[in-house]
Amino acid sequence: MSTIDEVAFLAKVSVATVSRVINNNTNVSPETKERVLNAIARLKYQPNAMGALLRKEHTGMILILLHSVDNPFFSPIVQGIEYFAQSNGMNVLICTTYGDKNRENHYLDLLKSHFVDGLLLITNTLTCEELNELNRNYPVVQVVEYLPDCDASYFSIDFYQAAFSLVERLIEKGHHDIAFIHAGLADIVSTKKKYQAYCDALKKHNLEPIIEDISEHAFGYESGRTMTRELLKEHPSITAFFATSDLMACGILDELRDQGFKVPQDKSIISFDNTIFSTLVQPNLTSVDVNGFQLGYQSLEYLKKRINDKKFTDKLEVFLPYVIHERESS
Amino acid sequence: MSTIDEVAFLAKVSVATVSRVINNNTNVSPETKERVLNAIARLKYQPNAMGALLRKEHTGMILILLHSVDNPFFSPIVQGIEYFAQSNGMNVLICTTYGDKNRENHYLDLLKSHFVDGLLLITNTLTCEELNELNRNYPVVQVVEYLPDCDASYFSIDFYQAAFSLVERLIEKGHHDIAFIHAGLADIVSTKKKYQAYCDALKKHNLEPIIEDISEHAFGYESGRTMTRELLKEHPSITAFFATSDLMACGILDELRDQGFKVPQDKSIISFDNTIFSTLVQPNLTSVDVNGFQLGYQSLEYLKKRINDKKFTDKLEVFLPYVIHERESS
DNA sequence: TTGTATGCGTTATCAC
DNA sequence: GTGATAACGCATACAA
Repeated sequence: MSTIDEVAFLAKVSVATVSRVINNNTNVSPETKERVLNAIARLKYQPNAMGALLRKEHTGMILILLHSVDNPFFSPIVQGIEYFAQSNGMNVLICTTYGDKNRENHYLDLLKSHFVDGLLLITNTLTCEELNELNRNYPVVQVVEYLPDCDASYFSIDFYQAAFSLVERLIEKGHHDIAFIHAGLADIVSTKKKYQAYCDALKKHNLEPIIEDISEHAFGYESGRTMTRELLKEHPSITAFFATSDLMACGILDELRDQGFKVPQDKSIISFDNTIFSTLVQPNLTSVDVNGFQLGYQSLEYLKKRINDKKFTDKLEVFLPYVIHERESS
Repeated sequence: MSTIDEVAFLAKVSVATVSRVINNNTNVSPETKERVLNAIARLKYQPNAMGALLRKEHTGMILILLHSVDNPFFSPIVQGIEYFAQSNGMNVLICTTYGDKNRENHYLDLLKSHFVDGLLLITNTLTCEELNELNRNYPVVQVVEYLPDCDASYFSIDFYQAAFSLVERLIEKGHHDIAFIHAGLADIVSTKKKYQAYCDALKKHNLEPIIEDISEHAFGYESGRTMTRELLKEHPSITAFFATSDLMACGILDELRDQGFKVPQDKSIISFDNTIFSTLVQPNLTSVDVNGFQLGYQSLEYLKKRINDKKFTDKLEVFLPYVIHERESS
């Protein structure tokens, strides 16, 4: 592990000149540059990041906080972020919290200790106060999910509008008994908005909501199955299911199949996320695509502005367009 | 952004004492500790990571290089790594290369510049020489996929044995015409071993391999569909498909369904990875579970040893046990 | 165009 | 138990 001094010594120049060569600074004669480059190669010199970063204002590292990497829904978002990062010489640190506040705090220390320049919050367990405090001192952007009355900016889609039009389409097709199947974490904004839209759409057409309290159920596929089973017991008249995620819709589908129902002949299903799951199962699922790539891309684009300009702290509330993919399940 | 000096000044102690308090060093009287803690709280002081890291030998950061995060196969591996990291005060940097050598090199600079202490290679586009060079200078471990004749250690499973017994089970059930459906990247060791085992098992029973050259096909679901279509055209007698991944098996399944075949009555399918896909489709897929969590966990455990002891450079070639999940598809 | 010298924020080795 | 002070490796303002 050689240092800049050794390179300088070998190239018979000062460390300043070596530094200039490393950082592609002008004002270095071709000959000296050549000598320095040779010395660097000879010594297999690699600049130590910590030394350089200590002198610089930013590290070029961004922190992404999300629940886990095993949800395909996150993957386009992360790709969008990475694409922007890649194009702008930034590095992305993906950290998973699994909903654990300890892990979250641990990673937030990376932000507070200036190991990373900014934070992209895809999922979080922070309270509004905590987030405000964070947002006051560091560049922070919420992606997809957000705390509505918080000071931190966010990039998301209009879940309410998407859900409302989804439910109205079902109603137009003649469905009256529409069940709402949601994830256990019912306090996230996307689920709230979807539920609100679901209720409002039904109300507009004088219909009654059918939901199930699922405080005990797990998130995801199994949850979809269980809730479907419970709901059908009490409400056999249900003809359509509104799932808040693809994976839950898969659970609904399998449960319906097991009970001998055909989709969409007997029951319809609509869902959100438009992940690979929605086209992997038969029948393919009607699902809302949130355009995660753009969401991720623009989030980092905005975060970068905040990083580079401390004065730029306007709260942004951005809703990007979504796309409803109508498929066989409805 | 306050520094250690300001804290020292406010607490009327030296920076050394503040440092001692921060690092839970002994030899600090309760009273001074109290004063320092108060000053830290008052100033909302956060130690700057770069300053500290410049003095320390390690950063506690580990780099994971993988193709992309959207493959559920990687998720237990990453979880295993993170679990060990979490328990050992390490941080994990997940970086995705999308098979792009530029991106890979970019991230490898994090290793070379000592931003991270070690490297976990889940997928890579390195040549054996490049990997050897890397392994000579930095702690590196390959996970799941590996370059067989390279100096770098790896943790994987015995793909050959798993594939062999999988194919033999098919043969025992009376299948003679068994097709091999593989990913486009046929030069990765797992695919090679699977193919070799497939051929050897058939040979042992005097059967002929049926494969398709897929240099042009995409990786994944669509690839499975296309190859199945092509193969069935030429070899309608095929009764079983060996897929090298779950996602491809899904493609096979859908193509067979579209052609009016029933699984497993008309055709059988076996596959690898045992991701969520294998139980999401109907019928559920017979699949090999590689125990990614353990693979990830033990990889980092070993990497940590290498990081802490520069002399410890023995090449390890570890094959962990796998589990074959026999399900409805075969 | 190049070199000197200083500082970035922290830790650790000495003294006391 | 505490305080000076010298590193750590690099970038840069200022001189030359």
